[in-house]
Amino acid sequence: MNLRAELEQRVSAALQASGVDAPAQVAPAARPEFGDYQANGIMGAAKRAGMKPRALAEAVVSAAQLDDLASKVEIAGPGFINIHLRPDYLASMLSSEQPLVEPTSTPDRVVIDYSSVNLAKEMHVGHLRSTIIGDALALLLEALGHEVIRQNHVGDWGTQFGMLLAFLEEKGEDSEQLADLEKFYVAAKKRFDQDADFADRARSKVVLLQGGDPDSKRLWQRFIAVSIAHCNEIYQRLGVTLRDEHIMPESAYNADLSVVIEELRQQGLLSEDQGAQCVFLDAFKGRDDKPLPVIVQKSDGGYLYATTDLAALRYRVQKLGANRILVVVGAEQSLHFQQVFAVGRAAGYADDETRLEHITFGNMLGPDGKKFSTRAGGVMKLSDLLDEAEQRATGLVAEKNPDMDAAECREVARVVGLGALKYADLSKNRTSNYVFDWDQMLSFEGNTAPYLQYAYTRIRSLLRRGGIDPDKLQGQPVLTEPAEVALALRLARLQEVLEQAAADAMPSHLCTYLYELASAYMSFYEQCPVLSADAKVRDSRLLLCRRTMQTLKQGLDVLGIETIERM
RNA sequence: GCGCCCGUAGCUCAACCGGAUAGAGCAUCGGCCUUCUAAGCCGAGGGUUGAAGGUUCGAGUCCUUCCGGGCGUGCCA
Repeated sequence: MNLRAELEQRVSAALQASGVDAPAQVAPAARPEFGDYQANGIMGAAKRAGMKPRALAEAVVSAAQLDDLASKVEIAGPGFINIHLRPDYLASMLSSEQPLVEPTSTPDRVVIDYSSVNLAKEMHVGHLRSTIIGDALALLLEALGHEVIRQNHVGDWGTQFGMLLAFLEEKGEDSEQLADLEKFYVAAKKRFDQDADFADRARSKVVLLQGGDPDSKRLWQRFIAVSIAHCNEIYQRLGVTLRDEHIMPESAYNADLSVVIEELRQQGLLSEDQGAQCVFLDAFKGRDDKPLPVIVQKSDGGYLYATTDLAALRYRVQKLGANRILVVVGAEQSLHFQQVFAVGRAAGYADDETRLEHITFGNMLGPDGKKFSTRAGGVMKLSDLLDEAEQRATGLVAEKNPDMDAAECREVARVVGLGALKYADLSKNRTSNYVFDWDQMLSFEGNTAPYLQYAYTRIRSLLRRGGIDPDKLQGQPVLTEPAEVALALRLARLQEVLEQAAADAMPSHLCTYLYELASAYMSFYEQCPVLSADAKVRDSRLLLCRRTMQTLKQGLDVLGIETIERM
């Protein structure tokens, strides 16, 4: 159950009963002495209604039906309403009968466009955030019962492929150099820059390819296949759920591009400017307040990525039936997507009910605060980054567990290393840049994946030690100790946090919650002995342990982070 | 030039349509292992939220100006 939504609904109803139609604005209490939740909406509502805030608060408190879940409802300060929940109510929410997560009653069909790598090159650190954040959002929305359609909008078309094909032709299409796409690209680029004949061949190759020349197309498909195989390797290592069937390449829209142009023309949105086909919208002004065009067709007749993205938008709404579209792409392209969405709406590709969201994120920065790069200053390959995560984690795990056998040590290090890497990214507010710091993310202290994974293993260990089968535990806990109540409150909030994170497309909300939960469990663990307690207390605490275990697992699952039995 | 994002403790980050005394972790200092994993727990110090105005019962949050940083800005993606 979404506890906050329930309280919001009830207090808002009380406001209405008091003659004011306003949201209760229920939020978690700012301080423990304010209870568990507080309603902040009274002051504003009283102001608008010309009433005294305290008087309205009193009316609301007496009208509110909260007896079943609140032990105390009090007015504080200028007109806050503080709600103290009943421990037995919290306990009932954690009964073995209660599901961890309830599916939404109003499922969306959500298209999530993420990862979207350029197949001309090997995946590098720049692809990490889109891939990880997008996948977490997909898992999150699915966990809440929404229908998710993953779309990997890979770049497989465009001028650079001419260069690569010309180079591939030269090297022989089975060239073992394809094993390292990054080197292959760099070598081709070097050739392109240094040899004018080669550059001409590359350019004509693009024309041939786009004209449908069979040889060029075969070569192109060969290259694409190798590149996709590289991506799949990375996805598999990352534990990302993208598969071949989610790939919807730019080239798939080729046939739609002229249709989009024609439809824009029919809608009267198109105007020619300096030979290019443009859409001018009032919302976009450029220099000197002049209208800023969205160019959808170049003067030479070629199409641009705005055209492809419009075709993609059209496809996602018309063919895939999406009512919410999340495009997980870096913040630099903010203007581009504002334009695509605005033109798309103007063209009728998306109506007002269809949510179009550019899920922006900032850059990964190195410890120096500058753009993340290798020691040599180049772009770091994603595979190298993953290697380093595992390698660093292996050192730490071996150090902490000298007795662990090599195979388990390796597995623990893999789970911890990758978890740390993903969590470091997901736990930050995605909209700003963040400083990438190995020591911080692997420090095993603070808001990190290892801390959460450790909390989980502690529970597993406790259950093992007690010979407890968690599946057999029944009933609901009895909350008496403060640490038990604090833990229970956290546990009871899973649903509201998931829903909030999904609505905002912010995995970091879930991370913050999981950290607070793990922290509450650690305190509970220190203060409340479980296995040695009397039978009734022990059973109650075991239920809390199990619920915590399940909640941590569920939360980490949604983030795409694995758990282990011991570490 | 114009537009968007950002500026919070020494460092890395929080702060849910504007809500009460701005919170965590790291680092620093001090406690806690004969008891379920000390990769842990408990406590202390640390702030003019870049600056100055404004709006209001109330501003880190909204508005204006300025400073500093990042990213964009008609035919790359």
